[in-house]
Amino acid sequence: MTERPYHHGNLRRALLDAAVDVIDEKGPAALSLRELAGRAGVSHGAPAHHFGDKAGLLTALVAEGYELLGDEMAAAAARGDFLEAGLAYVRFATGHPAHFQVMFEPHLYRPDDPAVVAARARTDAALRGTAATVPAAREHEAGSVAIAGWCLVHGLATLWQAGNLRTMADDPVELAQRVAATAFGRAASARDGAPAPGRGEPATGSTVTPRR
Amino acid sequence: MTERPYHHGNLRRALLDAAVDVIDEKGPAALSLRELAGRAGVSHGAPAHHFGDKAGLLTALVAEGYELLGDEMAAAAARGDFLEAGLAYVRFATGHPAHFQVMFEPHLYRPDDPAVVAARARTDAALRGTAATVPAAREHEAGSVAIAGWCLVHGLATLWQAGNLRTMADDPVELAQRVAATAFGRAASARDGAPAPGRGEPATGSTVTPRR
DNA sequence: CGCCGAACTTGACAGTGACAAGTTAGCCCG
DNA sequence: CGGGCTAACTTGTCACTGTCAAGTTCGGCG
Repeated sequence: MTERPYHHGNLRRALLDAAVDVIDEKGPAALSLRELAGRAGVSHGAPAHHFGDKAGLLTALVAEGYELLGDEMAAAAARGDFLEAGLAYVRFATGHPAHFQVMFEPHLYRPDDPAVVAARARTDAALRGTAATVPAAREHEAGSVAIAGWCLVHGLATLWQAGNLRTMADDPVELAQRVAATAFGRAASARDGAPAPGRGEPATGSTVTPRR
Repeated sequence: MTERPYHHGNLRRALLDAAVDVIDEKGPAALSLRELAGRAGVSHGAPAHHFGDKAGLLTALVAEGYELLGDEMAAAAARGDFLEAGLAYVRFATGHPAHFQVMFEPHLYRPDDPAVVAARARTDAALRGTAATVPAAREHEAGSVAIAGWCLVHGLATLWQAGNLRTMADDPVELAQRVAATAFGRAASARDGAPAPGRGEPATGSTVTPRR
């Protein structure tokens, strides 16, 4: 029975949080500004005041996502480990699936938004910084190592979210460690305890078949 | 001009083609059944007869996508080269961006559809088949090599489509060669006197055209 | 010729994004 | 204390969308 005041107080944040919930449940395509307004307890026109339009709301969400990712990547870069940065990437993707999903669908928001561009540049710098530390960067150019690592963890995170890797492992971060060890060899396995899984895996059925 | 008959004749195909065009232009979120009907010159209710609902249309599109991908992967598998299969994957993703994009957004369609499941299983078999040919499969488990390669090319294709790699190269397939060489090292090149990966000429080359 | 069913049309309804105009209330300045 | 300025939110409306139900056309088979 709490009387809701005319001014919500923190509607902007409430709408972003509600958007994350809805996207987690039903994907970005099913997002509705009116439903967000309803969840926040305000009228259907309220979101427009804070974000302009739907793309504006998603743009804010993406900027927030790049800032969160930049934080985790920067922390990993401070530890100076390229593998650790890649695992942080996977950890972000699985921990913030709604942000991650929208971030890589440029049609849904405005990629040229200043806040988005700035946050993305910061994340990019963290990635490139750690890439230079990997031994293989001597043979190949460091930029190529950064791209390769990015592709690997991004592909893993994306496939995991799409449900194509659920049969391969319980934890995506653990899977990322195995995959990184396979691709980059010992260069990436900083402290891998059990690298050779032997013949335990059945590998008979289809790896991509969703369970029913 | 030409009087359109009451029966379109090939409406199902026309709608799928129109869907590909719209998704290429504006992304899957902006897809409208009514617009597709308009492009095909039929009434707004016609699509429902062939696909049931929007998810049904996208399900058909995804099944078609997995069949196309399966064809290219199988051809690469016949050539027996793991690298070639990965390049075929990238070539498909960039050559059929609409199919590829929808295929990995399960919220948009019905992943349990029998046609989708069957086509996906076929693609998966081709991937696993070629993975066993790579020398590194001796050290690591063959399945792990397949997953690592899949993540790498999938991440590259996804990032390319999102526009995050456009500054790195002109051609995504060429970039894929460089990245594969960096990640898998000499292991990725075919065992026989294959030239240094990343500098060799693109093996097939001509089917990269994204335009129809 | 009759008619049956597939292919398509027509009409309706609820939900959605966007816009315009009105209303409330926090807050600063006098 | 109080007048008013402005951000925050409401209300109403319009075009568009997906989906359903019912009607219409037409090819082909008996």
